[in-house]
This record gives sequence, structure tokens and C-alpha cells, in this order.
Amino acid sequence: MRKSKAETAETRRRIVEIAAQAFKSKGIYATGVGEIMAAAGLTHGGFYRHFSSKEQLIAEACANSMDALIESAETAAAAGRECFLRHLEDFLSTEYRDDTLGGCPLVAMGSELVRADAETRQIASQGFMELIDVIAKWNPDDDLSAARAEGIFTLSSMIGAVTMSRIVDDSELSNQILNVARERLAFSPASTSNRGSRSDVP
Amino acid sequence: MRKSKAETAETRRRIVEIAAQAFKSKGIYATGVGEIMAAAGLTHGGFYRHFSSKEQLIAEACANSMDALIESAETAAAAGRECFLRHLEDFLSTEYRDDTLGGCPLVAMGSELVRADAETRQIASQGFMELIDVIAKWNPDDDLSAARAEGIFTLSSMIGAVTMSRIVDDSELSNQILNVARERLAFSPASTSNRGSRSDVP
DNA sequence: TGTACATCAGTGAACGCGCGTTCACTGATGTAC
DNA sequence: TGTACATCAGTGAACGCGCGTTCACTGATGTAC
Repeated sequence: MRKSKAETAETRRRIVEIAAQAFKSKGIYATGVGEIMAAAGLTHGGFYRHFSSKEQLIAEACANSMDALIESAETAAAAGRECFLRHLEDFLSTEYRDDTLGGCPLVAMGSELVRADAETRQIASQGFMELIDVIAKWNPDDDLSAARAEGIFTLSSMIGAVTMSRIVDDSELSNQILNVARERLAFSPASTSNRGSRSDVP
Repeated sequence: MRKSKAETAETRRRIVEIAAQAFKSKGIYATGVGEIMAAAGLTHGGFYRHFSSKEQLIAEACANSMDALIESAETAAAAGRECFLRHLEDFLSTEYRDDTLGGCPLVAMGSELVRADAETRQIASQGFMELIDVIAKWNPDDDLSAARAEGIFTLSSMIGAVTMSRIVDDSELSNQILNVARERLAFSPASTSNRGSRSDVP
């Protein structure tokens, strides 16, 4: 039943992608290796032909999600400033909040990543930095380190807002958490800084 | 071996407190009922004299942590404005980041709370709102709903910042995440709003 | 290009293990008279 | 206040279960000649 090299690579890729979705929607701990393999149309025994351990899959799944996130940010960035700002705003939409399969692993598995192994945390950290660089590129500030600091605040605030909007069981409060973050982080085309007051009137 | 009512109540209280610490430091899923009972100096069998399920303990442990958090915030608030602002700043300190046993359950178990049962989420939500009210009380803004919106942003940003500072494996970046949040959220005694620019000079 | 053999992707049974939960039992506490 | 009995906190063995991981096996793919 040996498969061709191309098929093997494709299978491996599919396992990682399915795992990335499952870890984000159900949690890392709560998702079993057998469950992932079944979702990929395979039996659990074959898992170790592709990965040395569940830990390795966690690391690769995290990398997969981070890469997708970074790529979509870069695509939006390439389409121009306004498009990029709208992309950032989408991160704080109800659709994004409710899409538990997709999206940012830092949100979906945040507190589990804190306790993940060194490799996974390294991948998460690097992805975080890369996202910050993409955001910082669009900051009008000439000072790169200041722009990066701004990006750090923007991204970590967004992560906190989406996480809290998912925890909270009152849908009105949940929406408000997102709305308030969107206002405060000031994605209006005129400015990327968070200098704005409550209304958009200067 | 029956214990007196007072001893029973004290044992129950101790189990909840130990569970609160363990869930925050190791994660909910990764902490077993037997482990908690052993840490309380008991055997696992007696657990169900106090709780109907692990789920119930999770809910109570979450409530315990939230109550402690709210109480300490209220105590600081009662000691005056400057004391309260310093208390908020402490939330973004390296000591707080490294204290995984104590602190805020919304940070320590954020992504696990998203998938917790209805009762636990309700407790987390209510605690979040109560914290916001404590923060909003010190906002100079006369408009209560605006002050509350400010509090929502402040708290969810802090939660995101501390979570990310714990995930990141580069200690310099970790510190910067906290420092940037502290600057942006402007805890200087002169102002609680996030109107401040990068430096403290107006 | 054709043949012979090594490789290895995938299967499914099996492994030890720790989980949450149950239960018969013990004996001190609480209560009814 | 003293006695007799019911209650129940805590023990430790046992339950079924699903987990991550291993392994002998199958048979198509890859490779060496």
C-alpha cells in the first residue's frame, strides 16, 4: 500500500492543515491524534510515518496557521494601505470571532501555547514578530522602532480583544469588546496611531 | 472518619483554592482531579463528597480567582487613585507575568475558557464586567458608558499583552510587550485615557 | 526497457497509562430521645 | 446531660475509557542492475 512521494507529501500536508483547524477549534489537549487522522481519512497507526510525536504536529500546525495569517496580511498589504487597514479591522469582526476553525492561533490556543514546548513557542514568537513587522511597515512614523512598538500594542490588544469576545457569554458585551478595540486602535485611513479620542472628530 | 462541619467547609475551600492555582499554572485539561486532591493532602476518592464533577470545580475555581482579582482591585481602589493606578500597572509587570500560580484566570486559561461550559463562562463574563466597573469608576469622564468602554479596552488589551508576554520566548520582546502596553494605556496619575502619545511629553 | 528486490505508507490490533467517576467500607460527628 | 443511632468525610480498590505510541503485516512504489 505504499504511496508515491507526491501522495505522501500531500497526505502530510493535509494532516497538518486538519490538525491546525482542530487545535484551534477544540484546543490542543482536547484533540487526539486518532481524531485528526480519521478526519484526514486515515487510521491512527499511520501517524508516525509522518511525525515523530504529537508535539511535532503541534509545532507544525502552529507554523501552518501562523504562515497563513502572515501571508494573508502580506497579500492585503500588497493591495495598498486602505486594503490593509480593512484587513486589520476584519480581525475584530464578529465573523472572525465566530470562525473558530480559521484565524490566529495566538487567539485560539493562547493559554495553551504558554505551556507548549520550546519549538512551538519559538514558532509562535517568530510569527508574532513577523506580523508586527507587516503592521509596522504601514505606520507613517519614520522611527522604525516606534512603529514596531505601535505594532506590538496593536496586535497584542487585538489578540486580547478577540479572546475576550470569545469567552464572554453576553453577545452584546462581546460585540462591544470588538467595537471598542476597533475604535481605539484607529484603523481609519487617516491614521494608524491610537491617538484618536472616543469619536472620530479631532 | 467523618469531619466536623467547619473542617468540611475548610477542606472544600482549600480544594477550590489549590485547584484555582493548578488550573492557572498547568492548564485546566492538564490538571487531574487526583493531583488536586493529593496537593490538598487527600485521596482522590473523597472528591465527590464535595463536588459533583470536575466541571463544577472548574467553575468554582474560576470564580475563586476572579473574586480574588476583583477584591484586590477594589482594595487598591479604596486606597486612592494613585494606588489604584499603580495596581493596574502591576498587572503589566514582569513579576505578574512570571507569577503563573496567582493572577487573572482570563490570562492564564483564556483559550480554555472559550471552550468551558456555560456556567464557567458565565462566571468569567461576570467577573470581567465587574473588573471593568472598578476601572471605569476611576475614569474622569462623566459619561459612564464612555468610561466603561475605556475600561473594556484597557482590560482586554492588558489581557492580550500579558498572554503574549507569556507565550513569547524572547525575554526582551516579552518585556517590551508589557512596557508598550503600560505606556499606551497611560496609567500616569495625570490621565487614565489612552490619549497619550509615545512619550509622556504632551 | 525489463526484472528483482528493498523501501515504506498505511492498516489495525495491542501496549501501558492516567483520566474521571463509582463504590463498599470505616469511624468520628451530628442528632433525636 | 447521656445514650443510641443515623449521617457522611475520607479511603483505596476498581470501573470503563480514550489517550499517545508501538508493531507485525500488506502491497504498491522506488531503485539497482
